Amino acid sequence: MARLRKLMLERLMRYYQFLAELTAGNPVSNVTSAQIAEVLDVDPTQVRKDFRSIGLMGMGRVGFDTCEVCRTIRIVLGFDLDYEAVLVGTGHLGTAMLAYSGFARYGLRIVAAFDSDQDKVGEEIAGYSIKSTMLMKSYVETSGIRLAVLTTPPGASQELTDRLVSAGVTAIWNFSPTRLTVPAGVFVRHEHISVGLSEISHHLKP
Amino acid sequence: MARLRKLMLERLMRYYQFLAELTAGNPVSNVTSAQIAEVLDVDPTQVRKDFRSIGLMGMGRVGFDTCEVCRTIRIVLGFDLDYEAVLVGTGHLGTAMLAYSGFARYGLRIVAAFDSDQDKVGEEIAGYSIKSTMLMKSYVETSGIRLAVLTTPPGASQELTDRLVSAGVTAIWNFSPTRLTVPAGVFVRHEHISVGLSEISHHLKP
DNA sequence: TAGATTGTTAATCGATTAACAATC
DNA sequence: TAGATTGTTAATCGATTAACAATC
Repeated sequence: MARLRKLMLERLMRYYQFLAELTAGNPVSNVTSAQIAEVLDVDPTQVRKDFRSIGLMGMGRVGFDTCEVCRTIRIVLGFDLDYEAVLVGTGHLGTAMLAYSGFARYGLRIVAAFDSDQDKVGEEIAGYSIKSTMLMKSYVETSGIRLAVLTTPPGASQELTDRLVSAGVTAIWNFSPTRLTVPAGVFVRHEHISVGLSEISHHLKP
Repeated sequence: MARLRKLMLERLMRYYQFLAELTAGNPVSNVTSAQIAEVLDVDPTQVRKDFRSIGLMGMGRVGFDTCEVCRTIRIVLGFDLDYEAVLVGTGHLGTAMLAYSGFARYGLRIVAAFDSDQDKVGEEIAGYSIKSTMLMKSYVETSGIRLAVLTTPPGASQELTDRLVSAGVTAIWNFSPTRLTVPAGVFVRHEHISVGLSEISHHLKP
């Protein structure tokens, strides 16, 4: 599968969410590119092109088979697979993420939570017994985990990242407000709320 | 100031963050477009164009005045102004946001926290005494708040949004996993983690 | 001065939109 | 069949990159 562009991944995700909403109450067998385009404020041609590029075929006068679209997007985005992840940093945000049950439907499963604060070790949050980051490396190595969710304070992020990478992690979902340096081959997705903030701030400006 | 494109806002934010990092330890008086471009993985011409478009002038052989760049970006993005916001929904995520001290440097100040759960009302979180959402409308109206941070469970989001909008809110920072319908003129920034998730998921796919 | 860096114009690239014959 | 909707090609639009004279 060629090089799916970032923008398209985002659109696929939006299509998927919309279809999930659409079929939530009553099952809907078909959906047209125009319907999707209208709600998501994109061009109908765009929708058809995106669908075509992941192998979906529509039917003249009918549109697309809703289930088939959902199923295909799930496969392309990898939601049908099960990804195990460790979470590092059990502050407020880390706690929020441990308690959030919505990841499961995207195939993400947090299997362990770590913290450097020895006072927190052993505590229980949302069913997770917090482990010491001293045990992190061996845990990741043994269980072959490749994904880490980073919800640590800025100061600690880089060092923990280094340890995670050396233990075999190849993808980091970074929620700490810090730029991370990683070796080639390791993927970092940095969620900086500041991007949203800049839009809002700019919008509110008199 | 014309119509700054979303992409550029994002880049301005990244420039700003980088410069903040750069000058954190030791003050650096000048910075070149090439330096910024290298670290942020964009084209140097892009940097110069962006700077030019917000009125920044560089100097041949020297580059740009670091302080001036920071100051100008702050003004363009509106960080120098003070925005008051209410937070609605004091679950784990809401709590994390109330406790987060990083918003202040972007000019955002959360002045009150609301929850619909009467058992929570009166509780204290990070110095905020939780108020009932029944008092929300009058509070927003009286204090002239225009921004709301929404960290509510999916089911409640739309109704609370309607109430916020009717009270005069014109911008909503939506962290609930729900699409919101708002009248024209109201700005919604929807932070769907699912976008990041789709990238990570796609990346980890075998 | 010589050389690095800017500002700006032109060229390229890619993404979005329009048009329309083919299809169910 | 008639009409709505697709798939695909062509046209447009905008963003990124390259080139280079002007500048400090």
